[in-house]
Formats: sequence, C-alpha cells, structure tokens
Amino acid sequence: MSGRATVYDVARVAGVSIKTVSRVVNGSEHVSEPTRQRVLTAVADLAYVRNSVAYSLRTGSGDAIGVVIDSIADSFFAKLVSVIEERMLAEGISVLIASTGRSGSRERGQVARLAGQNVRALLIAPIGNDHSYIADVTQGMPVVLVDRDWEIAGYDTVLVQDRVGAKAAVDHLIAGGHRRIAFIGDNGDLPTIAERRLGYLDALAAAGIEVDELLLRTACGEPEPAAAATAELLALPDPPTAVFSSNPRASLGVVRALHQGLRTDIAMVSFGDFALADSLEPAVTIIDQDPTPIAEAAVDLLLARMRGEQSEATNIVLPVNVVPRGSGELAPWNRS
Amino acid sequence: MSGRATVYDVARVAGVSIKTVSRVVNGSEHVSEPTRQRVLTAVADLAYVRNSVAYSLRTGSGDAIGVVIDSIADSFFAKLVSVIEERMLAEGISVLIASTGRSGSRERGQVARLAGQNVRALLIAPIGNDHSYIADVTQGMPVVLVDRDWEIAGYDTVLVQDRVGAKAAVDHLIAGGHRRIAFIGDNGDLPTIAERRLGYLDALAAAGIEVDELLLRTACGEPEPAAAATAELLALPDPPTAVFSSNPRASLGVVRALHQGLRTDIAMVSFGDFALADSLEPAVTIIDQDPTPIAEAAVDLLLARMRGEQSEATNIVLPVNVVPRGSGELAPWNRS
DNA sequence: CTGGCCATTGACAACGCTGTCACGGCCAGG
DNA sequence: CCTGGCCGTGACAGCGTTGTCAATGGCCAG
Repeated sequence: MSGRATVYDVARVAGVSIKTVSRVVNGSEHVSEPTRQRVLTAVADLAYVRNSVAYSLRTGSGDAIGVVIDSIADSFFAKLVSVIEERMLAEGISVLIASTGRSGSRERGQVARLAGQNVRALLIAPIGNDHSYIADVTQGMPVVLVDRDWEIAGYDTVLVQDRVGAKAAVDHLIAGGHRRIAFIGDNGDLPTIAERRLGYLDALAAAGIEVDELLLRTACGEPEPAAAATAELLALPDPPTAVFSSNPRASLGVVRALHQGLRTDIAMVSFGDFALADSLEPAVTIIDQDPTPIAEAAVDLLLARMRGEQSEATNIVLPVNVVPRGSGELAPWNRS
Repeated sequence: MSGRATVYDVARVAGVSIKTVSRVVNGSEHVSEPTRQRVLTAVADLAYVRNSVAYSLRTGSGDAIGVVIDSIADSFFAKLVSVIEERMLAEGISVLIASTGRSGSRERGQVARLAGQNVRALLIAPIGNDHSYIADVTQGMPVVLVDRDWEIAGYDTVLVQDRVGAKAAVDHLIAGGHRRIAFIGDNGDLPTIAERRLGYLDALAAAGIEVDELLLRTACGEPEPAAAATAELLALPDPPTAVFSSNPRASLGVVRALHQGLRTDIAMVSFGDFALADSLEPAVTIIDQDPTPIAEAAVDLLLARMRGEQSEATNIVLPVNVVPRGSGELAPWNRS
C-alpha cells in the first residue's frame, strides 16, 4: 500500500463506516464494544495515525502551538522551549518554533506564518515595539507574551522583575564597596534590557553615584561583542572595579574577556544563570532568572486559554534573587 | 470580520474566482496584469495569509519539517536546530521539534506524530536500536539521520568520527604520560557513545594499557550523574590521573566535580565543546564536534531530497580534531 | 402487539486550498 | 470568411477529517 492509511482504509478493513472509525479514534461513547474492537484491530493492523492536517483543517484548531523567540541557540530560550515542549507533549500538542533573530520585522513575518499554520496558540517573546499587528493576525487565538512586554495591553504575560532585579544586583555590588560599576548589555530596543538598565541607573542614583557614560556599554547582547566591550573597559585609564552583565549570553563574553585578561579580580554579577557559572574561579554571582518557572507559568496560562477560559488578561511577574557565589562579592581592588 | 480571510474573501473583493486568487498567490504566469493587481490589492487589504493547513492537505506535502532530537535543552541540539531553522526559514519552511528524552519508544511515537503532521521531511537523531518502523511510518518522505546511525541502511546520514575522535582524545592523554584514564559516558544503548567507548578502548589497547572496569563509568550522560561519578572516581584508592568525558553535557558535570573537589590537576578531554570551556582554569581540551557543519550538511541533504533528487543514500562523515587548551595537557600527578 | 425511545451507525457536507478540465475570446493562417 | 490554437479565467472535485442529521434496529411500557 502506498501512502499512509486513512479512515477509509480502516473503515473498509473493519467493515464499518468512516464515521464510526472517527468515533472510535476520538473515544466517543456511542460505539458498541465489538465494533470498537474491530476498529481498533484494523487501526493497529494498518498502523493508522490520524492525519492531523486534515483534522486541523476540519476542526479549525490545530494540534500545534507556535513559540516565537530570539534564537533557540540561546540557552535561556532553549530551556524555555524544552519545558514547554515537555508539557505540551503530555497534551498531544506539537511545538513549532520560529526565531526572530531579534528583528522586529522578522518577528511579524514569523507570527503571520505561524498563524497561517493554524496553530492553536502562540507564545511570543516579543522584540519590536509595535505589536498591534498581533491582534490582526492572530484573530482571537490564545496568545501569551513571555519575558518581554509591559507595554502591551490585553494579553496574558509572564515576566520577571527586570528592573528590581537589576537594581538588586547593582545594590549588591555597591554594598561591597564598588563605585565604578560597568553595565554590559544589548541596546535599548529590547524592553527587558532597557528595564535592567533602568534598574542599574536606579541603584547608582540611590547611592548617589554619578553615571559614567564610558562604563555604559550597549550593543553587546552576544558573547563576542560583550567580550570586546569588556576588553575595552579593562583598557580604560580608570577602569571599572565591577561589571554588571545584563544577560547570560553577554556574561559568557564578559567572563571570557576577564579570564583572558587575567582580571578575575574584577567583581561581576550576571543577570541570568549560565552553564558552569558555579564552576568558574571565582564562581559567578547571578540574578536568578530560571526559565523553568517562567515556562511553567506560561504553559499554565496557555492551557487555560486553550480550554476556553475567558478571564481578564493575567500578568504574572516572577521574583528574582541575587545568588552570591563569589564573583559578586569581590572587594574593589586598590583605588587609583 | 471574524476569522482570517480566505481565498473566497479575496475573490469576492477582487471580483474574480478563487482559482485566480490561487494563481496570483502562487505566482502563476497565466494571469493578466490588471487582474493580478486587483487581486494583490485585495490580498493586502484583507491581510490574507494562505492557510497552510489547507494547502498542506490539498497538496499532500506540508511546509514544515520535523526534527527529532534528545532534548532541545542540550546545547548541541539547540545549536543544531538553530542552524536548521535558519536555513529552512529561507525556504519558507517551518520547523517542528520533537524531543525523545532518550527513550526509544518515545522516539517512535514522536516520529509517528510528526508523520501525522504531514511534515515534508524528517531529520532524526535516532535513539533506539530498531529503526525499521521509520520506513513504515514515513512512507517515502525524505529522512536524514544525524549524529547517530551507522547501522541503518538506506538513509542519508551525517555523523562525526566518533570512534576515531575518541581514540585521538585518549591517545592525546596517553601521549601526555597518563595510564589511568577514566571514561565518563552514557550507557551503551546510544550508538554514538558506544562508538566513543570503543575508541577509548582502542586507544588503551594500542598502548597496551589494561582496562580497569572501575574507571569505566556509564549511565552518566547528564551533568548530575556525571558529577557524581567523577566524585566517586576521585574517592577511589587509586584514582585516575585523567578523565575522558564522552559528551559535552557530561563534561559540565565532570568539570563541576573537579572544581568542587579542587582537583583541577586531573587532566581532562571532552568530546564536544561547551560554553566557557575555554575560560575555565585550566581551559578544557576538547574534541571539536561543531554542530554547525553537521546541521549544514544535513540540511543540504534534506533540501536535495525535497527537490526530488533520487540518488543513492549519502553517508557523510565529518572529521573531528583535538583542540588542546590546557586541561588535556596536564601531566599525571605523582604516581602512588 | 404497537408506539416510542435510545443506542448505534452511516450518508453527506464542509473546512480552504489547488489540480484538472473546459469554456470563451482573440489572433494568425488558410 | 472559417479554423485551430493559445491565453485568461472559472466550475468542480477532492485532499482526510469531523459535525450534523437522519436512519436503523432493539427494547420496553402501555
């Protein structure tokens, strides 16, 4: 036989109508036991698997959800997607990933594409600033926004205390005696990073420390530029005694640069954990932004909406904590 | 208007038949310029996006491919998927991920599910030993096997020199004077790891070193068990002077255990790179198993098959190299 | 014995799209 | 003038599934 078996094949083998096959496959009550058995046998013999494309077309709601993120190569999002996929598998739902590469226009295209795939729901870590298009294209399908947001009304969201957490990180460094604290992060287009930068500024302001623009490095959200920026900071006439890295990927670069420059005496706090952060010398103090609870909360919201719950938009804000491990507790080296 | 626009909506607005809309949308030649313009205007006005579920049902070939891997949380696979998704996006194809969690039965279920999604092709990093089911369920759809295989005939494959690479790693340690070299890895069910273990044994045999079962640690493919196994190795009366870790995730655990046990004097080589491996003290010597060329090669094969090429099954084996960084070049500490 | 009810089952349409085929109009060649 | 072919276009079927509705038959109360 060529091609996969259809309900017609099963029906023919079992000697029933296609509708009865459909009923058995979908677990309907109104099927007699002998009939059910015949159908099940036929299903097993033919290795019948429901064509979920036809199912999706017919029912209008697919058995996949879409997840829109920066890049799956980012370990934060990788872990996020992993948890989501695990939970969705239990519901028999597949996960379609679409990466934006941090381009707002590409985000829009990806969301439209996913909508065209009849996904049942969308989980988006938004990039751009204008998200009005989402409503146009998703047409009432459940949407949960993750890790970014704060300015988009009417959607369920899950985010972390970016500003508060960043302030806590910098407060921690200030409490350790630091006054020249560098900021490493992406440019302000990314809401999350913008918030963390505000937290950084909050902390400096609260301590009466003047902002030194030289210590504020943007456009370095990836390891390489972050490493380069860190190297430049080290070469300053009056270098920082501490670095606050606003995302884990940047932290990879910062750590590399500090180690390669043999300047592990410089204090550092990273917003977001990363592999081996606790095995370095010194171990890296982090702001704990664990993707797992974020993903869990997002999936809970998504499943609730997919079950048809019609409550108000829910906004979940997860707390974050400073996890001291060593690098954030280094004292400032001798002042010049 | 409720729901997304369909060809009927566009046809009505443009004053043409649905077929003509279809022709315009699909870039058929035989449409007059004025008609095309009217249709395009209507498409833009209604924000029409082709329902790819209906398209997929009708044409029988979807616009998504499926990728079956252990876990997207594994950075090797995350990077792999990232490259694949990037390439596929250029072709207008979505990526459906399905993780097996290293369970053979789950692998089978996932492959069947993806087949039911009408995916156009499948890229699988196989787990189990019996893959005869693949042919049943994929029914002639292009399939490329990645990173595992060697025993499955008739499929395109991309793999790395597992055995040769592992032997090179252990040779490297032996050349450095080591004779008590531990092996850390998953159990032998995983073809890749089994091959690497053979490479380890090859190297020992070639050097005339007797295998010490105490130094052969299996069932530790994840960081935690690998760390536990390493700790146990360190506690042996006659501990190893070097460790060969057969996969990057295990290496994370090994590194953690070595650092926490303050035994960074123990030499180590990791099969597969990981983040910060070059920033540790000492930096970790690796066997370079870069996911990018693997993904590129796999995508090339997949696209060729999707274009209908009918050549013989192609088996690509990518070479691997030892990248010395320090940890693999440590001399054995004083013999007891 | 009969009417009515319920459980079981099936015929048919429809989801949105594209492939097939047919139709009308135009032009070139006879 | 007629004919044949090509171009632009549309009517219709059908991909595999489920929802709607009706038909069948068995069983029980009257």
